[in-house]
Amino acid sequence: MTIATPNHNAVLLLGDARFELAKVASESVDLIVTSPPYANQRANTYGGVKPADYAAWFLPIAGELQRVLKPTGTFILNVKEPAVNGERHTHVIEIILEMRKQGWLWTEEFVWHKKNCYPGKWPNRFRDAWERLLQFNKQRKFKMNQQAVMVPVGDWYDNRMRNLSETDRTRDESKVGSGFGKKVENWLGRDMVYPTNVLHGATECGNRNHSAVFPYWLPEWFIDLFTDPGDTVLDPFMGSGTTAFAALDKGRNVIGIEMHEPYYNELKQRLTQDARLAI
Amino acid sequence: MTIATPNHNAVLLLGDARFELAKVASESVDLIVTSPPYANQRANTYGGVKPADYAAWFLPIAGELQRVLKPTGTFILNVKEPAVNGERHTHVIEIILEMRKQGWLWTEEFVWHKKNCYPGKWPNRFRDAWERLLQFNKQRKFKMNQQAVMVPVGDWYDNRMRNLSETDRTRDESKVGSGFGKKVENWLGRDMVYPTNVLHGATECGNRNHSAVFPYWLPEWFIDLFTDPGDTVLDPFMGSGTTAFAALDKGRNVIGIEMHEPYYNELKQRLTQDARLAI
DNA sequence: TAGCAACTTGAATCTACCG
DNA sequence: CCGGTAGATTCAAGTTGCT
Repeated sequence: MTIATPNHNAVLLLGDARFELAKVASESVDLIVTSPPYANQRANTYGGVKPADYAAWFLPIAGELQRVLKPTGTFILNVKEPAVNGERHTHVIEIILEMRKQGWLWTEEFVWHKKNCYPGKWPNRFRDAWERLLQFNKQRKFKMNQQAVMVPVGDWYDNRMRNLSETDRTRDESKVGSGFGKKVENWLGRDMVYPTNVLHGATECGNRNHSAVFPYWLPEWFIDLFTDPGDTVLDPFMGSGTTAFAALDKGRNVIGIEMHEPYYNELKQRLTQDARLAI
Repeated sequence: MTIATPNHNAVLLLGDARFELAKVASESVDLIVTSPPYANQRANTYGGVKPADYAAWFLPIAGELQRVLKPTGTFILNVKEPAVNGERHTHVIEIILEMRKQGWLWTEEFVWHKKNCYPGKWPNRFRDAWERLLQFNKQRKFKMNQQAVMVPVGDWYDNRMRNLSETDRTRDESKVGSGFGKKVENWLGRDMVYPTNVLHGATECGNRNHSAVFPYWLPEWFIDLFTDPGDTVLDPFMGSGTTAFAALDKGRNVIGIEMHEPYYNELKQRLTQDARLAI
């Protein structure tokens, strides 16, 4: 199903990502952001791929994703391995190694620190408060709009910049160090800095019908960072459609795949009715 | 060299961990906390193992560590892979897979969020603000004193790490004798909760002679969690000795190995003179 | 003794250049 | 073309010293 507007359009595909991806043109996608059904999770709705089978299930999909991604595009994979028999399962790190054999570059691993992680107590482990956000690329050079996600500078700025000391201007000459002082004067008037590879944010626990815990700000952040308006964003496991709505809000085109028919129908309904599409 | 006191003792070994570990009795260690020289780092003092050679260098040591650890003991490995040719290097995740073949259980992966990470700007990457704290065990059942690291409800947890800086600790010790215990007492009326597997804290950057990147609160936290007083803590890569001092402060015995002779000599000096040993 | 202000340094990583 | 090194870039702590 396609929903078109003057500024952007959404393509929704009902079915298994493994097969539906064949309908997507090669090198047509600028960004893939997805949170696949975790191993052993969501067994009710997705049939719960077992941890031992996870890599074999995911790798053919990763191959298709590589085909549809533009050379300058980026693939963000949100995943976390469960604890099985007292151990963290190794299927995620095995996927990294196998995807590199497919030709992917493992560019970076962001950490999502979940500030309101799931409660619970176990004798041999604490609550799991982080997930991986694996970044893969096809080339070393890819599109990245760093200034789009800058954040306010920390408190150190106020103290440091109030009075520029003499050593701030001469640090580079007097010391062998990093030379930060040489450029401190350039900081006058700056109030934004670049973020790090650790993202802090809560999960959205208020979602009514969906078990998807992908918070809106997460795909939004990567869409700002890795795409321009008019680019195309793909989510092969849409779930509640968080990535799709974030992309449309940002004026990007969307391709979304969902195999669970009730989810698909509700997404179609919401997208059609959504005021943002202004059909 | 051995320094003995009524309550605890420290054994310092000068040499390469690969060979010095042979002098340590089998199943004699309750906790291993260490931060080995990272690939391509500290080339001046440690010879700078290349990323591609890192696994081959580390795995024999991991085998020895498995021998000396008690069945109920824990091994905490602090490590982070560098970016090489635009990619995160895979040697760390390969080590996880290889250590499992040695018989280790990969129980958990903690994240250390470094709040004051190294500055810098690059076209394809943000600043690296986290490191891995890999937990390995020999058995599914191991010693874990969860209540020893409980924290009050609320955001005091973040401040706790800040309060454990060197000056704050010595200030408290001079007044009370056990500054940390005193602090905890102040919060006894409040509700306490267990922490998560994400640790927040800065690196210690003000140190004069040593680039002690291992902040004191980090080994201290794991010593509280995984050992009792009188237990033995091993650090095969002592460096500035942070783990050793934290263990002695906590009334644990220490076995430490250091191959860089100037570091070893200074450590011996500091341990002998340290007031905490009361020789 | 609390608070402010100056000062210092860090497991980084990219590109360019040289042999 | 491969390997090594130098130069450029950039935050957010902790630490010290003074009022």
